[in-house]
This record gives sequence, structure tokens and C-alpha cells, in this order.
Amino acid sequence: MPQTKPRARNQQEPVIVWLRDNLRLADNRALSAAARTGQPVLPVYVYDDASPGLRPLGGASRWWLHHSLAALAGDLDAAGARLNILRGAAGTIVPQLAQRRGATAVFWSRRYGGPERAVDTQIKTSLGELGIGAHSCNDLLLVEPWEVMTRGGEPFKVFTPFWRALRERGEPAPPLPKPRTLTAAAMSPPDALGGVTLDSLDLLPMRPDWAGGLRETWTPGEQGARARLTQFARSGLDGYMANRDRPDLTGTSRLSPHLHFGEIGIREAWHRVARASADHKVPHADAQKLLSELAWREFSNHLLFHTPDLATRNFQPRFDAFPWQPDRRQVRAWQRGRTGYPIVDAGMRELWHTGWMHNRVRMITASFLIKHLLTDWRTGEAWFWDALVDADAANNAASWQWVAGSGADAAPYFRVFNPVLQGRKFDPEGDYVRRWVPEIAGLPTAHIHAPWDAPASVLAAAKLELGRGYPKPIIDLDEGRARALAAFDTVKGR
DNA sequence: TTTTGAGTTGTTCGA
DNA sequence: GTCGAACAACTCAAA
Repeated sequence: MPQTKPRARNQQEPVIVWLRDNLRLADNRALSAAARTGQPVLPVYVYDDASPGLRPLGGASRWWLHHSLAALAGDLDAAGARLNILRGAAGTIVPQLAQRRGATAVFWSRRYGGPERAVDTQIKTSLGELGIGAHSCNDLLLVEPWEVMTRGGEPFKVFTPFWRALRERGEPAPPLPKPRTLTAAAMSPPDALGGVTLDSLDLLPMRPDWAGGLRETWTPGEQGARARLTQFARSGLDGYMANRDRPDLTGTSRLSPHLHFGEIGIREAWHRVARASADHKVPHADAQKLLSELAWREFSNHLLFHTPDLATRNFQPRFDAFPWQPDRRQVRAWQRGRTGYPIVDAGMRELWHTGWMHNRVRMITASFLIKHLLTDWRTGEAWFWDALVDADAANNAASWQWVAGSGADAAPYFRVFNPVLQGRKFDPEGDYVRRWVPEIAGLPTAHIHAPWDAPASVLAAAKLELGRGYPKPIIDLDEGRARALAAFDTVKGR
């Protein structure tokens, strides 16, 4: 470690903290470790659109990143440091910056995707050759993907034993506080050493500016994240188990984008929920359910780490022969929220407007695309990647494969969600549908999830003409289901 | 090595 | 209207 070397360090020699998926000051091990050296700290974010293999960010993620970086820069500013933004291939830029600034070490938090790991490994080597320290830590997960394995030393493929093994490790480490003192490294102008301004990254949509719904819905940044967690712990956690399936209520935590960008630490989230349960402020079962959802995030990262091509290849190879029959017009209708199935359309429009979709509705819309429209899950995965503010390589891929039946511990193929039954069950008053599909809002609740079944008089009273104001169903549910089951028959038992 | 119990989220059909 | 079975076996993980 640099600070243990006998020779006294030149006070001007900085250390770099390279912030990536941990855009926060509290519970940030990389930042805290950098601060503990006592040397000036140079915080850096690298917008890497040049390294081979890295998946370009989707549109909604770019919007979020812009605001998250702006918030982080403000928070660092208040702590006496300045965020330096660089653009380009991290493998070149990071060692170069460290060398030119005379940094003695670089600190970062680990990433678990294949291309990201390749970049990080290369940088570790380059820094080593330059005699610069490289210190990685875990700021993303409760447990490293290689620390929880089966007794046979294999990665888990089933969630429940994984979750059991995770629990057997006991409480996760407590969250760290914000570093108390940050000695800022001497500033340099933004254009020195390849630095760029946030605006020059061009992350925000301009023509057209479609981000209005995102702005109304979200507050990116550490403060927004903590406010969301506090709000949820106070009023959402009690009853979570029952309410989490209801898209018409605010029943879920809505922490996913904040967790994805690391604006709040997973350890802080875990302990807040566990403490609320231990203090009997919320029912044990509600807290456990939320913790198990956090464990699904861990499981997805476990899968991605051990299966780096999770987003592009079927986890179960027998699905490689699956006879997909996508129809471009139908896929387009799905994307636009014009399938004629209200709960599906409501979900797709919520996604388009807010960059987020309720979890239950994600399953319904995904099942509809994959099974009723017989469209490869990768098509849906790509659409969500572009549209979700919480788009996450591990969660997105694992979840799409789960619905398709091609994934780990996946839903059985014969489980085909019926959008009408799902709508009636989880949006019983139709409030969610009315909110996002206003053209059918005048329908009575009895017909809100199946407008085509409404008598002509009811349609007229609701001022609705199917095929004009709102589409007729683009596919028959029974036929779609039968076609899906027949298609699955061809890969069954392979 | 073999055995055993179990596996996020559903729908349909027929008694 | 309600309820259990069928749907498809298969693989995982641990004993």
C-alpha cells in the first residue's frame, strides 16, 4: 500500500478514485480508501464509448447518467473536490492520466460484465507496469459472484439455494459513512489531460426532447436516491409483499435506477430494510421479501459473472433451435403500446414516458412479446435496454431469459401470461390502464381489460371506436398461446 | 455415487 | 363457482 512505504510522500502526489457504477460519496469503499491515504484525491469518471465490446448506453440511461454525474459533481464540490470527466477508451486514458498527474494509485469498484472485466484487467496490468498502485473493491454487490458457490464448487443455477447460501454468510458489512475529509487534488482546467465537460458528452436528448416524463418522475443523484429509500422504508415497506404486485399502487421501492448507478449503496439499502424489520417497524415477511428482491439482483450478477454472454446467448442451449416467428408490424405495435391489450399497452407507454415499468407489468409485456408474438427475447431485451433508466446488463438479460424459459431457474415454458386475467387480478379497478391508456379511460371497470368484449352500447358511451381510437387486438390470445406451446414442443427435451 | 426433494411471479380444463 | 390436476419432465443441490 502506498501509505505504508517508508519514504515520505510528496504532498502533491495524488491518488485517483475512478468512479463507475458507484456514483455516491457514502458507503463508497473506493472513495474512502482513496481518502484514507491522506493524499490529494482526484475523482474521475470515464465516459467510455471507445473500448471494444462495451455495450453503448441506451437513451434513457444516458439521460440518467447526465443528471447523476451533475449531482455527483455537486456533491464532490461541496466536499472540496472536483469531478474530472474524461472520454475515450479507459484502457488508455486511465493509466495515461495517472502517469501524467503523478498519481501513486488508482482506486475503483469492481464490475462483473465480461467486456468491463477485460478493460479493468488490462488497466491493472498497465498500472502495474508503471509502478502505480491499482486497488479494486466491491461497491456493487452484497457478495462477490465467486464467493457463493455450491458445495461442488459450481456457480448456482437455482435462486433458492443461492439465496440460502447468501443468508448463511450472515449480515453484510455495514455501510461506510461519507469520508470526513477529502483533500482535493489541485485542479486543472477541464480540457487539460483530455478532460471534457459534462455537456460535451451530449447525453441529453435535444431534438426532440423526449425526457419530460423522466424529469417529472425521477431525481437522479445520491440525495434523490436516499430520499427514495427513506420514503420507501417509512411508508412502502409495510405491506410490500401484497402491494408489490399492484401497478396501480406505489407498491414497489423504485430504487432500481438508483441502485444501478450506485447512487445508493446496496449495503445501505440492505441494512435500512433489515433494521426496520428488527425494530418491528414493519412485518418480518415484508422486509424479507424486499431483501429477497435484492438477492435476485445478486443472483443476476452471479449469473452474468459466470456466463458473460448472458445477454446474447440462451442460457439453456436447447433454445438455440427455437422457431421464432417475429412480425415486424406486431413488434412495432408492442413497442408503441398499440397491441390492443390494455395492460400490455399501459406498460409499454409507462416505459416510454417514465423510463421505468412496474415489475409485474414487465413480466406481462415480456411474456406477450415472447410467447404470443413469438419474438426472440433478445428483441425485447434490446428495447428495454434502450428505454429503461434502470437498464442493467445483469438484471435485464437474466429477467428476459427467465420469462422466455431459456434462463436459469426459469419460468416453465407452458406458463403463458394471459394479459386479461393478469390485468383483472393486479389492476382490479383499471386505474393503471386508465392512467396510461387514456383513450379507453371511459370504459367501465368490467370492460377495461378487454375492450373488444364490450357491447356496442358500452363502447359508444365511452366514445370509443375500436380500430380507430384504440386498436383491435393484434393477435388472438388462444391462437397465440397454442402457437407458442407448439413452438416450445419443437425444442422440448433437446 | 446415488438418492431425494424441490424448483419467484400461471392458465386451462374438467370434475 | 370452486378446486385440483395437468402442463414436461428435467436439473439442481445437498445429503
